[in-house]
Amino acid sequence: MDMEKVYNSKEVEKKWSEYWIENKTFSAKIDKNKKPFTIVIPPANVTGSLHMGHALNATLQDIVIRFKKLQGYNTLWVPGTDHGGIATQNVVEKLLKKEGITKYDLGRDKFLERMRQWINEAGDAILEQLKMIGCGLDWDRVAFTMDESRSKAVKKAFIDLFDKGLIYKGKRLVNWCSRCGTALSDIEVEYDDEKSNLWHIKYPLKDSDEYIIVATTRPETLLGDTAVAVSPDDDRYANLVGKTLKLPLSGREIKVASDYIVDKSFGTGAVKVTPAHDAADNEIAKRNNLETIEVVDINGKMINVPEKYLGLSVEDARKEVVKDLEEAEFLIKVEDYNHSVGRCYRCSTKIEPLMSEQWFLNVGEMSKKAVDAANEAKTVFHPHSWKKPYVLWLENLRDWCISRQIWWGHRIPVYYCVSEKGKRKDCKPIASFERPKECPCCKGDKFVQDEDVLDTWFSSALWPISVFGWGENENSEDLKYFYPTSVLATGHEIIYLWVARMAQFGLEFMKDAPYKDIFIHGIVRDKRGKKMSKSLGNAVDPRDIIEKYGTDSLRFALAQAAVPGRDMQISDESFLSARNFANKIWNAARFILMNLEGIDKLDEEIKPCELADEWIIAEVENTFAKAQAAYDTYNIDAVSRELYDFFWTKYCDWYIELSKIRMTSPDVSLKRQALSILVYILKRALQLLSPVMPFITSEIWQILNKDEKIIAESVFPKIKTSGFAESLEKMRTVQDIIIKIRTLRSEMNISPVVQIEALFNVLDDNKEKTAKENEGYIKQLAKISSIQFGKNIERSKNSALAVASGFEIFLPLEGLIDIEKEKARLAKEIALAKREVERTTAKLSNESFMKRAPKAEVEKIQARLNDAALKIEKIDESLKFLG
RNA sequence: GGGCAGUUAGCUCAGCUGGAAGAGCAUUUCCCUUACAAGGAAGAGGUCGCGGGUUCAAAUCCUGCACUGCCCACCA
Repeated sequence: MDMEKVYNSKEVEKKWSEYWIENKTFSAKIDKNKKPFTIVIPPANVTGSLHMGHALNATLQDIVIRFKKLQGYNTLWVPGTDHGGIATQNVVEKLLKKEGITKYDLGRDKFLERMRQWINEAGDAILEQLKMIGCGLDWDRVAFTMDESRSKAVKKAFIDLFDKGLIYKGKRLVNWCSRCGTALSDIEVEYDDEKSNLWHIKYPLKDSDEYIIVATTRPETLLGDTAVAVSPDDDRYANLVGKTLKLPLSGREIKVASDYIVDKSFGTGAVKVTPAHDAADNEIAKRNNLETIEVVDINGKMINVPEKYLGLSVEDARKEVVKDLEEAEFLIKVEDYNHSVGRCYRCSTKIEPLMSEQWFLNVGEMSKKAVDAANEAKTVFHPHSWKKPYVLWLENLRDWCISRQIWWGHRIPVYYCVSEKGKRKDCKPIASFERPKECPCCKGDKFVQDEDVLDTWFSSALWPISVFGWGENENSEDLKYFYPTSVLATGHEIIYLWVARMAQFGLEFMKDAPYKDIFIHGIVRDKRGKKMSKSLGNAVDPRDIIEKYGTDSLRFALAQAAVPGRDMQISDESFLSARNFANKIWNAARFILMNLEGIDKLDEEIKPCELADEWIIAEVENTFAKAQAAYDTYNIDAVSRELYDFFWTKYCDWYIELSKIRMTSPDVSLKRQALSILVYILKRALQLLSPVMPFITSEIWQILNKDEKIIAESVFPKIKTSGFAESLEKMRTVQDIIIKIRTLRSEMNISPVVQIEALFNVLDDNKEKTAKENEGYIKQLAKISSIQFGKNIERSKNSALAVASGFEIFLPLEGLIDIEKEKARLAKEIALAKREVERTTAKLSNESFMKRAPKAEVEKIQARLNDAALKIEKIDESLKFLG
């Protein structure tokens, strides 16, 4: 088998991503003998294309799925896309604009047709990209939030909630985006600080010279004021409560009300109350039975105001009103003021709170159930710190405005009975899958459907049940087997928008939370810590990274940075380092395969024959345990680091290097012996790495085991403790000797290729045994030609000294040594040892420490002191000897 | 206003059930030692944001404070 010197990701990736799909490696069937492990993908917007955030999210889920599969679970990861409501409609509207038309020119039906057509053309891009990065999704189960089955689920959920009386229609104050032309829910509004002014306006008392000054950021809505409110415990205004004021510019009479929400220390302590255009004012109005006057309509134009302001935009009206107030001497002063302004999360247009007839979902009970599920640890956040904000949000949730005045989406399945002429009758509206045949109250047979569509998040909230066919059969076998899902992986930006609502709907319709674990990962940021976004121009396209470094590198770099709940800064260096790791894996495999040439089939059972064998087996067991524990708690970053360290530092730098002694031995049985361990460890490492780096590991695995199952379908072997733990300590001794010699050589500038002799003055008999048994290791890795062991060995003037634990090591360096340099080096060493003696002595002479510290700790410190003292003694002797 | 997270080597970050400070990248020296120069060996570089406290012992636990970031809030 020929392997290229440098790992070439392109061919390998193409081969495997196609293989997994063609062979349905990740297609899941119900198997009652196996435990299911289920994930539903957060459905990306159909119009989207893969960005780093998706790549991270998908990689993490894929890692978990592949890992669980190796553990023997019947895993299922369901793919799909979201129709994306307003966002998607906006994209198509922009396309139309380029053609010089609007959606109204087309009309609803034609426009929707146009949208579907466009989605057919562009819609699969994101799924194709998920295939590209190797996602082990079940491609037989691709779902779309607006396909037939999902549409049924939406209708079913709506009708159910409607019939339970939880969905109702009403005229309420809502967040209105005049650009998108629709109402939005509370969480679809994003708040931003904006420089503005605080206008202080005089409101005169009726039939009096007295007045109240109010401070406001929205002078134009003054025309819709129906009261001025003050704090109940504000002495300044106590005598004015209940009195009548004359509204400036209009002369309309309004009352002075008192309400607890008013903060007497803010502004003037008096608030103008505009119930139709401010949420807080709306609450005040309810508590005080105030009238509601709408002065801004859904197009952002003034209505119900004196003629001169009628039809003006909010901005123009503000200018006019301020000018007029100033002229009429109502305006007292204008302050600079920063306050936060709500903006549409899809188009950033300023949100206008206004009264509008909308559908609402009463979420009170559902929220309680979701809170309980979190409190009873039926749903668990990773990291845990997200639970609190999640619960707080649910507890303070107001009814959800679920209707949108756009065309793209699930049309609300409510029908109104109308007369022959199309006039709506007084009959009760009917929620139904189909257009009703007959009105139950008037027997009429003519109906019109509600014009609005549902918030796109309504269908997203049903995702974990709708993907299993809940809309068609709420007792489907899939639901019974795969629901609730095992874990939901998502960034924190959609915890409220999506995660919380899935919990509510899952508990409502299935009596069970839709997922057990919630794995919250961070957001990918650029090198400078800025969030990646198209508009900032700092977005890194994962496809470029794949092109440059390979998919496994992309995945490994993301995995390594994925500390639960923390945002990550990622740059080219991260991918480069991951790419180097992939190459390291490739070359380790190449070394082994090279040596396997001409070797007959190795035994399955491994027979460790020497220290390094036992040691690497003990190490792989440790790594396995650590990685498994980290996988189970979604510490993918820890997994990656653990595996990196094991593979590179332990396996490559030590074990493979030591194995070369047997590889180059003329005795083929020795070579076979070492190879069997090399292959065994490589296979274990490949399996552990395969969830993170599926391509390269699949390829090597296949080259290694031509006839076996592919790695993705392999299962972890039951690893029982080998009992080689004591080899770790012995290996440490050997490594210490090797490192000490290498350091000495390096500091004395001895070329790494020159073979030299070594004298070991033994200070510890046990360690002598270990060193003697493994003399070959020391010779091989420290480039030593021969070792002479002994006691009280005299050093020669031409030698350098290293004190390892258990030995004085002399390297006779005839003609190579510079005595002065050696003395300086030893002086430095001795200084270090002296500091150690001071530290440890201080501890040991501390009575409290001796009395209270555990025995093992005291012994440890004592041992350190002994080592250091011995070192000083030996170096001292040496120095004296050198003169 | 409330909540959450962060502050550790030049940079990006681990370590935080308390017992001698770690990795990658960058950097210095040596090495093209046939798996890998996308590599190997060795080194330099840190009073772990600041102040208190608990403890024999604190990067790690508690408590203030500062700064940074994020989220929530009826900031007129």
